[in-house]
Amino acid sequence: MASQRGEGETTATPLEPADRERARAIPEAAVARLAVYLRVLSGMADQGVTAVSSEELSQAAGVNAAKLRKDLSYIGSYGTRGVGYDVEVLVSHIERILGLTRNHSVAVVGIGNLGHALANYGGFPGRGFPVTALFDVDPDLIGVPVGGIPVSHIDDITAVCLEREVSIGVIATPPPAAQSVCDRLVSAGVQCILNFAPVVLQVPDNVEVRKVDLAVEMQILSFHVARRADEAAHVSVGNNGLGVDGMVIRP
Amino acid sequence: MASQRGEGETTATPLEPADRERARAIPEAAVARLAVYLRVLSGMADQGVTAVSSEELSQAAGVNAAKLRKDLSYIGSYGTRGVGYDVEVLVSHIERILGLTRNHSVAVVGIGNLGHALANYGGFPGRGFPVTALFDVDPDLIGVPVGGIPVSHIDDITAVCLEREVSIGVIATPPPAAQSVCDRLVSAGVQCILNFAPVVLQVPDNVEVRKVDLAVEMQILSFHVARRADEAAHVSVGNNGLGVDGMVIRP
DNA sequence: CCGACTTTGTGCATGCGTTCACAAGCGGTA
DNA sequence: TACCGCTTGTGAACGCATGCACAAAGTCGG
Repeated sequence: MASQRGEGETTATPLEPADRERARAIPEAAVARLAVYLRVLSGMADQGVTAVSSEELSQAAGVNAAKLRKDLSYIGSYGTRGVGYDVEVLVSHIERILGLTRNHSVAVVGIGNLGHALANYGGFPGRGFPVTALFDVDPDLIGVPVGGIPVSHIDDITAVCLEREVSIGVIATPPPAAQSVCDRLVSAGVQCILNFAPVVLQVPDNVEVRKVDLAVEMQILSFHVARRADEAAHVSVGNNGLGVDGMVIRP
Repeated sequence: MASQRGEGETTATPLEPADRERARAIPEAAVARLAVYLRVLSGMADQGVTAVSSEELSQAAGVNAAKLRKDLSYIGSYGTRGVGYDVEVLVSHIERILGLTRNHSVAVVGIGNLGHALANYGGFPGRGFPVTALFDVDPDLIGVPVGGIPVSHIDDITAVCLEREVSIGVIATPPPAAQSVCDRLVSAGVQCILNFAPVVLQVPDNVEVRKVDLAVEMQILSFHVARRADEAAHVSVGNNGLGVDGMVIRP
């Protein structure tokens, strides 16, 4: 990856003007898929695969081949017609577009069950996201190392975040604390937040929030269960008047 | 799946024919938002609020008011013009559409850090999703109760899932095990899967999978960090020739 | 060197989701 | 009862994303 342009290059790779325009134009949905392609490609590279066609890659990523090619075209033309894509080349270009050539220091707030799990994830999946700070309010936790990092008190959040240049904050607190934690992160200069608390966060425009909401996910699945069950019931009604699990459906 | 529950139904509410057609037509994106509205409404109900306008609710849920009204219109017309919506009425209708009047037994596979966190979540956020089975391969874990449920061996997955009428399977295993676990869940009749493993699962058409992918979420945030930083650099170039963190940008 | 075959990259059409804007409907008031 | 102000519900326009289908461009065999 990466790219030693200039002289004192460390981690960050500046984008060429052409890339910059492209990055602006990439649809959000495509960005999410690029991350998936990247993982699949990394797996392939580990197994010694050097070239791949859009057809193969799309199957492995679980998407339409045309969609995959369009997604890749957003970041440039790095394939060879008649052949396919070079795995390494693709990996490095996706990493560059996703900003993975730069390190993103992560802070986890709320060291409960979930916070523990996150802190122990070990440098976070797909490295490049070192967890450098942990916060909680529980006095018994302060100073205790979790996953190698000692827990700081939440009141120190601003100082610690600034000092360790935290660029991504992860909220894993109970719901009532989430908004207040969020506000503190924002005032500490954190502009990207991953929220696990089942709360709709209010943030200024310049802050990006993504939420992972278990309750919502479960309820979406529940919706599909219900829909399926109901369709089945609808079909079976007229046969025996009974739904899928013996439930009586009114005529 | 499923089956033999007797006659006198306990929890499930069958949908009226009109509702059934509606349920089919609700866009996936709207379903996700309905779950959010439900949570906000529940919170309001707990605080004694009995009526709410689309404007208030949409603000609390962080969406456009028009979108909220359209989302609600998918499930029927339960508002009063000139007044707003009755909180309780709305709650019960959303619950019905999302299938929350029925209980969804949940199985968690992979009792590592994340699995522990999930099992201890305590009946899962927004009750209605009792965790009734836990699975792992580690002999030291088998039989040990986590969050009140003893861990079963993964080889017993089919029998246990059938017996406990599991309708939602949660995969929290290491990546290499995920597909195999998924296959076993499917053959045990589980039709809805929530996947935390960073793997693209291959499933038959009749199975619904939702994935929660931390790496992808982080990378999407990373993309935004990079885009922001790059825009900032682009602006500052021409001023002092330096990017955001003192990085040299070529002229 | 040429022609056949393969696979990319993309213009275009289609469909879905979001947003706007307004008529319809309801409660309150005189 | 008739009017007025407020809020819902929704038709219609718009914009984004997906999928199709094909020309462009490359490789490989002869």
